[in-house]
Formats: sequence, structure tokens, C-alpha cells
Amino acid sequence: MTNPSQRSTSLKGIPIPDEKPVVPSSRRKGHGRVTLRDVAIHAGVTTMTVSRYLRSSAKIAPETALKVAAALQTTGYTPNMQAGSLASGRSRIVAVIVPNMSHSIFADTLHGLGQSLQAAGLQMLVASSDYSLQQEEQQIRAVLGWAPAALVLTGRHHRAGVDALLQQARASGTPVMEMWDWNAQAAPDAMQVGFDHRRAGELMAQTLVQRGYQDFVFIDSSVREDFRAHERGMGFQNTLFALGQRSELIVAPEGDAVQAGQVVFSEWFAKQAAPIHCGIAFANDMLAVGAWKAAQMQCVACPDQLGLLGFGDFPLARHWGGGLSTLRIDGERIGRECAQLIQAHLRDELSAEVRQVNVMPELVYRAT
Amino acid sequence: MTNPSQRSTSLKGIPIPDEKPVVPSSRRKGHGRVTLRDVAIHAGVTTMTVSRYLRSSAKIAPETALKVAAALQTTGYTPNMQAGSLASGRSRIVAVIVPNMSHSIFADTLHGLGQSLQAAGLQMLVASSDYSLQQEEQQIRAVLGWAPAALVLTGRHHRAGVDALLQQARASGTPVMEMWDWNAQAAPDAMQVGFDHRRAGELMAQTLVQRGYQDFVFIDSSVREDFRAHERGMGFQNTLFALGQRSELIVAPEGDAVQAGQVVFSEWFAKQAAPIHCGIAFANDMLAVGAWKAAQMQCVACPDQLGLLGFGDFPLARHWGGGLSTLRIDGERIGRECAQLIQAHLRDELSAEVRQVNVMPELVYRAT
DNA sequence: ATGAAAGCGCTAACAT
DNA sequence: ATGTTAGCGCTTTCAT
Repeated sequence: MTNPSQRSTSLKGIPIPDEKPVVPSSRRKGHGRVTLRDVAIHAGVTTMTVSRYLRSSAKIAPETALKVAAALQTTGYTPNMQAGSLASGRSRIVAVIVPNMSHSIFADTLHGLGQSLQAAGLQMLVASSDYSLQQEEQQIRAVLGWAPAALVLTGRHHRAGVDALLQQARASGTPVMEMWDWNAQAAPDAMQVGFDHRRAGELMAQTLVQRGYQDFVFIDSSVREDFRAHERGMGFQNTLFALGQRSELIVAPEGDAVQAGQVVFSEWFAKQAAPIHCGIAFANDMLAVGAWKAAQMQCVACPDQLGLLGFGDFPLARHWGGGLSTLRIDGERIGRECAQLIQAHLRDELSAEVRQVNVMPELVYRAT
Repeated sequence: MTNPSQRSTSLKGIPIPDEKPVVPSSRRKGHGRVTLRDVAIHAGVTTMTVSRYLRSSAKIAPETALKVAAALQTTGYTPNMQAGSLASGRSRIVAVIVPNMSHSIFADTLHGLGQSLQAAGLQMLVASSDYSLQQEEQQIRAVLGWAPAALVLTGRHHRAGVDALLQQARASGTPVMEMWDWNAQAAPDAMQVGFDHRRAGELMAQTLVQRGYQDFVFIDSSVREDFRAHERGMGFQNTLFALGQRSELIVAPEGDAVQAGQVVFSEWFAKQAAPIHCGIAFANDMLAVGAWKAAQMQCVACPDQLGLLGFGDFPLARHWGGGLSTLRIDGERIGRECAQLIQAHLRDELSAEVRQVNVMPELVYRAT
């Protein structure tokens, strides 16, 4: 567009005498992409001017801006983020580690996080720990190499060595957030967006007690390192024991959760004496749905003889005929709140009070 | 551990005469993190040796390796990926763009992709287009800045300007894959992992015809840029027209899909004459479940008067009492296959024949 | 308002 | 098997 010259050194019309070979025959060639330098040459300015223009650091003459804009257009420049991040020491990447990306609660969380981060011009590097603290540590190490603008973890339980890693990350300016969990005892500078799973278990117990059941069972997840589910189970048990009630904790078999729920319920039911009047809470809605299926097959009257209480309010539970009672947590909101905290941190507006967001579970009372 | 010296220049025991200030008082300080140089100084070697050790480029003396390992340990080094990528022109990041991260099919896909990529030491940068080609373009531009090892898109429909972008990406060595779609007319070097949505619509139509229904309806998604759903609808309609059958295409109202299914079915049903015998196919399972709910409320006998056929085999549809007939696509497999293609490409083992993977939908015949 | 120089932390290429 | 040198493409810092 605007008289593209071939070499920036000849811009003033004074060709440089070729004392040394014009092309230094660099031993290393670029990777073929258009660079800032290419744009600068086209625009007849230096790379700094283009760089300033791109980051709108003001102080660009309108005339120059036009030339740069044209050069940007004709060259089709794409900024090299690695170079930019390396030079500035900042990156627009937020690293997120979840136990699983296909479970609807985490999918919702990623959705909320992603949408909010994108709106703020941040990108999301996602890894899954597969509910293994060992894999979590590995993934933390891997993502930390990108010097992310923030690190978002799921839960507050990590492997021994990880604490030092996180401390190091915080020290070098990378905020670390723990989501889907919440602990009153946490350090005041800790960043948490979630809820107390023991209290959630307590709430489940109280709900079933209020509905007048006599016996209680908690069906726990078979996933060894799903600590949050186990904590809900403990909260459930402790609450009932404190009330002088009997409560049993059964770990579901491994494999497909709905099927596991069916199996574990059938086995449990076979051992019961005739008239039952029992409240059963589950580590998640999948298990609960399975149990409900089994109960229907055994012709157990649901709200009367049996009170089922799921966890998560998965779409399956929500739309299931009649509806399963459950504890609803807004996973998308957890994601959004994390993104808010991160943005506040990047703007340096993070007051101590808002570093912890308590996302309360909501009891959804339905047919069961 | 091994006699850490303070400056690499004094390693040979010969202190450099301070002609110029010892510390050049660099105008730029590092970002506080441990660098390769720190490790090298601790180990008493150069950065290259440490770099080689880390990438196990063989040719390291066992003795040296021990020193380096110790230095790595004591310093707690984390590699700076931006620097590494910039220098090598390679990155271990794969960029993925999906329409939505919370829909179970895409959540499954991300899960499959993530697991396979992680196993290969690749990381995943995820963005969502929110079913908007405009946002898709924006996200493509954003992720391309990281010079990803591969770019994975959803669908083969993109905005006008995007083709040039993708061509440019391919030219600079970034393979571009399109998933969840498949087109026989695609260029032979195109990389696709998915299926032909018109044929899927055809399959849906044939299924309902075989079951003996007389009238046919396709309930399409209200999402304007869900091109794949629309293509299924077109395949459905065209097949029926070719068979000389009547078929109606109705676009569901916006909002929650289950509710939309209920509404659209109720409205349609109100207009029908008494004895109906109709096959209805849906753009997705959510709509189908909503319709089924409405049908139950209206007491329409399901397999007899009404044949409902969903799409996706979402958990909701799978476990729904009795079960909804649907077309099942293995989203996780799509993700895994993409990861396989990417790895093959990185190993330079990509033969022309395997660049396109056709993931066939499977008809799941259930109660409806 | 723009430019020149230096260097972010690492690796490719060329010694030795 | 290890070291030296010269960048990768950008931004910081300082000068004009």
C-alpha cells in the first residue's frame, strides 16, 4: 500500500555501503511467518512503532497509525505470543486443571471459565488429572512452564511436593486458585471458589432426617481420590452420629456410575428386613439415578419407603421423570467467579475480602 | 550439592579482571524464576549441557548427568516454554476450538483429546466459539499466535477470511484438522475426523420409514450456526422427498433445549388430526427428551402412534426410563482419533490414506 | 512521537 | 561429549 521499501536501513534514501555482506547469511532462519519486522519495513517505521501501535500505547501519530494499519493488513501479521511473553514476562494464558473434562459439572465449570476468560482476552490451557494427585502434579509442572497468568486447580488436596511448587508460583507472581472446595481454615491469601463439602454432607443428612427417615446410608464414589465426595460422606456420617442416628457408608463398585448405583442398591436392598424407611444420600447423581432405577424395578415406593438424595443436579437428574432430589451446585458460576478473581488480580484490584468465594449448594427438592 | 560457584565466568578459577563493572547492571532483570543458567552454574557446566540433558539428546557423560541432575534438584528448575518454543520454533501446544464446552458430546471430545494428548506430552489450549463463526475466527487468530503444533476446529464451515488464515497456518507447518464433520469432496490433504451429517439425516429418515410411520417431521436446532444439525435436517428431508413421502421441518424455539422440545411438540401435536402415526427426528437428544415428556403428558403411545428419534446418545437419553432411540456418536473417540492424527503428523508418519477418519454414527434402537 | 540498543531464556549450528 | 556463538521475535529502557 504505502510504498513498501525493501530494507529499513535504506529508508532515508541513503543506501548503506556493503562493507559486510548485505544478508549476514544468518545460520538460523525464521520459521516462515510474518514478523513485526516485516510489518515495520512495509510501513516504513521501526518495530517499536508497530509494537506500540498494536498494544495501543497511545503516542502514535495518526498519520503513522494509518501506515502501520495498512502494513498490518497487507502482510497479514499474526503476533508471536511466545516472543511477546518472553520479552514482557507476562502471558495471557490461564492454566486450568480439572479431574475430568467430561463430567457435566466440570464441563460446566470449564464453559463458564472459558467464556469469561475469552471475554477478557485470556486463553485457557486445560489439563485433566483423571482424579489422580500424581497426574495432577505432573500437569501442574507442565503448565507452570508457560508462566501462566493464573493457575486454577480443583480441590485443596494435592501431593506433598506440590505445595512448594505452588508457593514458588505465587512468589513469581502467578496466582493459584483452588475451586470446587472451600475451607474456613485456609490462609487469608488463599484463593478459593467453592464450598465446604463436609457442610454439604451435613445438609444432606439434615434433609433426610427432616423428612422423617429412620435409617441412613451414604453411597460413596468408588474413585479413590475423589476427596470431595469422601468429605461429603464424612460430613453426612458425623452429622447423623451426632444426632444419635444409625448411618452406614457404602462404597459403590467401580465402573459406569449408573450401573454401579443399580448394583449397590440391589445388594443393599437384598439385606434389608421387610418394611424399610430409609434415606440414602449419594456421592453424585449418576449413582442416585442407578439406585432409583433399581428401586423402581424392585417396586419400592420412593418418597415413602425410600428417600433418595443425589448430588450435582446433572441434566440426567434434572429431567429424569418426576425428578430426583439433589444438591445443586452451579458449576458454570464457579468458573465465572474464578475468572472474575483472576481478572481482578490482573488489574491489581484484589482486596483480601473477596479472595474466597463461597458458592453455596442449593437443595432441590423433587419427587424422591 | 556440587560446589556451586557464583559466576560461570569464574568457573575455571580465573577471576575475570573487572575492566567494566562486574554486574553490567543490565537494564532488564529476569522474572525471578530459576533459569537454565542457574542450573548450569550449580552443576559447573554450560547451559547447553543442561539443555541437552533435559531433552535427553544422549551424548551426556554419566558423571556430568549426575551433577546436572543434582543441580536440577536443588534449584527446582522449571523450564520456560516460551523461550524454548521461540528458540526451537516448535511448541507442544495443540489448539482446539469447539462450539461449546458444556454440551456432553464436546465435553467427551475434549476429554478424549486431552487424555491422548497428555499421554504424548502435548498440552491443550481450548477455546469456544459459542456456535458463532465470527467468534470462531477471533479465537483462531488468538490461538494461532502460539504457533501451535496443531489446530483442531469443529466443522468444515468457517468465515470467509478464515480459509486464508488456515492456509497460512498449514504453510508454516501447523496442521489443521476439522472434526465432527466429514466431506467426501474435501481436498485429499484435508484432515477430517467425523461423519457426513447429510448421511446421518438420511439414516434417521430411513429408520423411521422402516418402522412404518406415515408422516415425518424433523425438529431442527434453533442455533443459527449449528450447521451440522441443519445438514442432518436437509439429509432427512431430501431422503423422504426422494421416497415420495411428506416431511415437515420445524425449527425449535430458542432457550433450554428440553423445554423447547416440549413446546415445539405440544404446538405441533395440537394441529394434528386424531389418529396420528408419525416419525419425528430431532437435531439432538435434548429436544427429543422434551418432546417425549410432552407426549407422555398428552398420553400419546410412543412406539405405536409416535416414533421419536434423537441424536447424540447423551447420558440423559441413555438412562431415560425405557430409553430414547437415537443416533450414537462416540465423541471421545473423535477426540482420540484427532490426537492420533496429530501425533502421526508430528512423527512425520502421516500417510495420505489416514488423513480422513470416518466415525460412523450408530443407530441405537430403544423404546421409542 | 519515534528510534536504538539490549536482552528475555532458550536452542540450532558450528566448533572443538 | 561439551562449549561457543548467534539468534528466535518481541518488549523494556533509555535517548532523541
